[in-house]
Amino acid sequence: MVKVTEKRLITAALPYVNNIPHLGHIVGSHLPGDIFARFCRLKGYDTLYIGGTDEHGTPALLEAKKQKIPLDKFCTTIYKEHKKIYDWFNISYDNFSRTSKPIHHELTQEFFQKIKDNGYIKEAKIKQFYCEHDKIFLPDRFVEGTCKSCGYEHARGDQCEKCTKVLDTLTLTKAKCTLCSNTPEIKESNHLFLKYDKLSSKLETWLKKQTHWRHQVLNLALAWVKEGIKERGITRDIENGVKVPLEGYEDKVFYVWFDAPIGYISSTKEHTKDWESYWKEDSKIYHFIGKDNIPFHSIFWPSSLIANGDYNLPYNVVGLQYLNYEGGKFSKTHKRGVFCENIPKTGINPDVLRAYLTFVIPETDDTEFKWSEFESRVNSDLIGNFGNFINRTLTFVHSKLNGELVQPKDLEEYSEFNQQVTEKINKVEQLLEKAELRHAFQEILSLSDLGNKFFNDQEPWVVLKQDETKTKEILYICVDLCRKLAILSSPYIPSSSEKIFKILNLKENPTKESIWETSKEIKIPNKHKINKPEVLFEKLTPEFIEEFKKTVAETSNIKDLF
RNA sequence: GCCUCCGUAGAUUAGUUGGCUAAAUCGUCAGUCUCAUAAGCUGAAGAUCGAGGGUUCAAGUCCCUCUGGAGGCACCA
Repeated sequence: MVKVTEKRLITAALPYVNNIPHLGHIVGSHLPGDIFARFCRLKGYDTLYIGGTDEHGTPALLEAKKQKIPLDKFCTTIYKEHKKIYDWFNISYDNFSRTSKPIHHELTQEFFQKIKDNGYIKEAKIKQFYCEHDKIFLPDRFVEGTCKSCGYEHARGDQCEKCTKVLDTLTLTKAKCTLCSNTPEIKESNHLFLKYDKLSSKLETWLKKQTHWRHQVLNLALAWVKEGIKERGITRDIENGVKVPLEGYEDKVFYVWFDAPIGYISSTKEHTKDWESYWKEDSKIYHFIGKDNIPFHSIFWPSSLIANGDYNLPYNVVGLQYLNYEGGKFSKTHKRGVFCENIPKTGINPDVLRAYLTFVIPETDDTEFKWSEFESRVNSDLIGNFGNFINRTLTFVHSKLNGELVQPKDLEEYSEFNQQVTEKINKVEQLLEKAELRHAFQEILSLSDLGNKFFNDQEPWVVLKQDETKTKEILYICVDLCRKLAILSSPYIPSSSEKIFKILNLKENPTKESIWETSKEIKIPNKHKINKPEVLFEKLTPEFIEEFKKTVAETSNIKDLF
């Protein structure tokens, strides 16, 4: 019988190119996606982790104009900045693409054509403000005017912040373009709409089956469906985007939110010839996204997919909340936060940051980055507990036992301990399968806690005085736990995990596919000899944190990049 | 204005379909070992589970009101 490996396609939200990521962006999709993808590879699933930049839409266009730079050059520079940051964090994207690539444009057009052939597209005229001076149709938030109901003069777009009334932008009087302050005119043009009304019952049926999603995500999606989803425009009158392959639409492009998620597919297609097996055959698709993206990934994207009919729907939409900063929001203008582009300069070990960020992955609620917590979590949990267990074990073996181990003749003697370890490992696995990454990491740390207790109870430093072989047996058990810990923790702290394997003098790579199962066995060979240990993580001193804080509060303005 | 989610020890969180003295980690305090990055181990203090009311033999867990926070209310990325 041929064993069929389960396929898993994992995606992180496509970052938009009008800013440089801060820690909130990392912890809100790239890192959790990465941890999950790395775990899936270890488990032996046929895994792909896909991402890329979203380069379409009005904001990027305007930003490029403002900087007086050609759009493609602008996007390329920002793309490179993003890529550099994700690489530094060791985000293991199998492919990190761009929605500006031809492969994406072609695929989007094909994708659309199929939806049209299936009868889910209709055409209608809509009225919009057009700015003669800037030569663009203005999205609502670029229009300011007087609110009809309360007379507030600076009402923006579709909602008046004074009387909080939702309003039709076109009812604003004394409308002004927020870019140039000129008065825009109302123009009418044709647009394409996806017939959501026709799709919503199918969508609802599908959503109701997704009981394994987080409640917040599912409830939000169902609330939208309940309110009734109307037709939604999928085209725009701007120049930055995928051209609409239809007569009369030569000057229009697809709305960014229509083409962006198709970027997940095109990025897969760019990466492998076998792309269709991840999208059309038996596979599980996971989208890791921030909460602002939930409606798009749970409503509009699945609707597009249903309308198209060729592709799998997401298996899970993992919606994450936000990371705040010391009691407030991240703010570039107030220099409040941790911005990514200068982090490499601080010399911090990426794994240390990954580990702390894992503690604050906003899985169920908004969380907070706090400097005091950063220090104590790293120093006591990661280093004092986890790092120290590895270090005390390896140092002991190296300096007191000449690096040598002896497999216990009678493993029964340690069966109680080994059983506890195995239970923990199974628990970690269950949590990771559910993408409960933060909880799983805590269990991994409690496993090193178990190791520390074992070490203490066995008192190898006392045993050594009478029985060297017995000591080598005790340490054999400890070293094997180090090996297990390296495997389990490798999704979180991949470089450190590899370092542990090197010191353990093991040939395999703990980030290797299918190695997970070996964490459940006792695997160190008899008479194995380990290498000279070195410290995995440096402790964080108050001085280092002060310096770090200063460096990462700085973030360049987009214009400084050109 | 309407709707959804959240509010558990100083901090961060666990708490399955309501059921025994509400768990854990960090921090604090005390004791202790010494192989280890002054790390480890043991123990203690610390929560009327946001406030009030209700249903029930029994509620952190269900219902209502209030309060504080997060988000949605569609062409906004």
